[in-house]
Amino acid sequence: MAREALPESGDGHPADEGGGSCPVQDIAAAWERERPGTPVSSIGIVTPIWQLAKLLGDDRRRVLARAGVDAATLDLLSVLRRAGAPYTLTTRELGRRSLVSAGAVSQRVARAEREGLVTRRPGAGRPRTVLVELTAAGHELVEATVDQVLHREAELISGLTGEQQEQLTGLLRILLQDTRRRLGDDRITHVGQE
Amino acid sequence: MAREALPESGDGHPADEGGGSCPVQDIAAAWERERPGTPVSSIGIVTPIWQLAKLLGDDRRRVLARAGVDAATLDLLSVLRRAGAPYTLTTRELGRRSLVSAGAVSQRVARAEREGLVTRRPGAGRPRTVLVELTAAGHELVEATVDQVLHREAELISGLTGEQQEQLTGLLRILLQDTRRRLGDDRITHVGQE
DNA sequence: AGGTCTAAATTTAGACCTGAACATAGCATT
DNA sequence: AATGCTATGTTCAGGTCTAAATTTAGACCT
Repeated sequence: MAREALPESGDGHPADEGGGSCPVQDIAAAWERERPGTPVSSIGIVTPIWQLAKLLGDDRRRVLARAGVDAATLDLLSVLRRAGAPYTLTTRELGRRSLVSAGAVSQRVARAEREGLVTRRPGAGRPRTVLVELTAAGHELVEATVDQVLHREAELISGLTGEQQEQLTGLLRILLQDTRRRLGDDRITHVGQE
Repeated sequence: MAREALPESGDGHPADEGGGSCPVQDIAAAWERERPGTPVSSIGIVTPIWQLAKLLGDDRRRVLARAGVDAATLDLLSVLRRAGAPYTLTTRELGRRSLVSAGAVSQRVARAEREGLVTRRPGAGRPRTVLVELTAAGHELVEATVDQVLHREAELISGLTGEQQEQLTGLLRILLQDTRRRLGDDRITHVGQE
C-alpha cells in the first residue's frame, strides 16, 4: 500500500498502519510494537465505534446540509416529533434524551425558535420548567427529512447480512446499557423503582 | 405530563421512550407508532454507536482534563508516537489517520507546537509538505496518559464477556471497513491494487 | 525559459458544545 | 410567615470542527 513511488503515505514502518486510515487492528499492533504491555484490549471496540460515529455523523451532516438543516436541530425536532402529540417536552427531558448539556439545549432551542421551528413557554410543574413545542413548520421539516436520513443510513449498513445486523444490535444494546450504568446513573432509565 | 410526584421523566406516553435517555429500541418503536412505515432498520445499530461514542468521548475528555490535555491533542500525539521513531509524519498523513479535515490538522498542530509538544518543518517530497515531529515533552505526555486512558476504557467495556467482545470486534471491523468503502474511497486502504 | 496548473497547507468565518457562573421559582424548615 | 435551599433554565467564555477562500511550491507544456 502506497509503497515506493507513492506519496509518503507509506512512512517506513512496514508493520505500521500502512496507507490510508488503517485497519483498527493495526493500531493495537502498533502500540504493542512501540510500547509492549500497553493495555490495548479496548481498542478493537472503542476505536471502530468512534470512527463509525465520525463517518456516519459527517455523512448525515452533508445530507442534511442539502436540506438546509443542521444535525443538532433535526435531533431536537425528532425527539419532539417522536414524543407524539402534543409534541411538547421540557428542556430537561430534551437534554436527557439527546445526551447534551443543559446549556446546549438552551442554545438549540433558541436557534430553532429563531427559525420558527419550535415555541417556548413556561410550564406549570417544578421551579422553572420550560415547555418546548413543535410548530407546524418544525413538524413539516421532520417529515421532509427523516426518511431521507434513515434510508441513507440503512443503505450504509447494508454491507452486513440480516443476521449480522441482529447480532450487532444485540451486542451494542448490552454494551450501551452497561456503559450507561457505569457512568453516572443520572441519565439512566430507572426501570423499576422511582 | 410532568406527572405530579414523579420527576417529569415519565411524560405521559406509556409506550414512549419512558424516563431517562431511553433504550434504543424504544426510539424505533416511537417512530413506528408515530409514522408507520418510517425506515427504522438502521436505528438499532446507528443510534447506539452514536450514543456510545458520545459517552466514551465525554468520559475520555474528563479523564484527560485532569491530566491537563485535551482529547484532540492526545490523538495527534498518539498517532505520532505509534508511528515509531523518528516520530515524524506529514500533516496529510495525520489528517488521514485521525479522520479530521486539513484545517483541523493545521490547528491541532499549531496548538501542540505552541505548547512545545511537536515541531514543524518543511519536508522534501511534494509541493508544500510539512513534517510534524514529536518533541521529548510530547513523547513524555503520551507515556504519562495513554495507559490511563486505555485502562479506563477497558474497564468501561468489561461488562461484555470475552466472547462477546470478540464477536463485537469482528462485526464492527466488517461494518467499518464496508462503510469506508461506501463513503469516498479517499481515506480507504486500497487493499489490493493501487 | 516562462506561464499555467495542480496539490497542499493555512487562514477565516460560522456552528456547536461543555463547564461554570448566574438568576429565579417554589419548597421546606424553623 | 419568613428565610434559606434546591432544582432549573440561561448566559458566557473557551475550545474544536468543517467548509470555503487563500497562498504557494513544484510540475508541465510550448
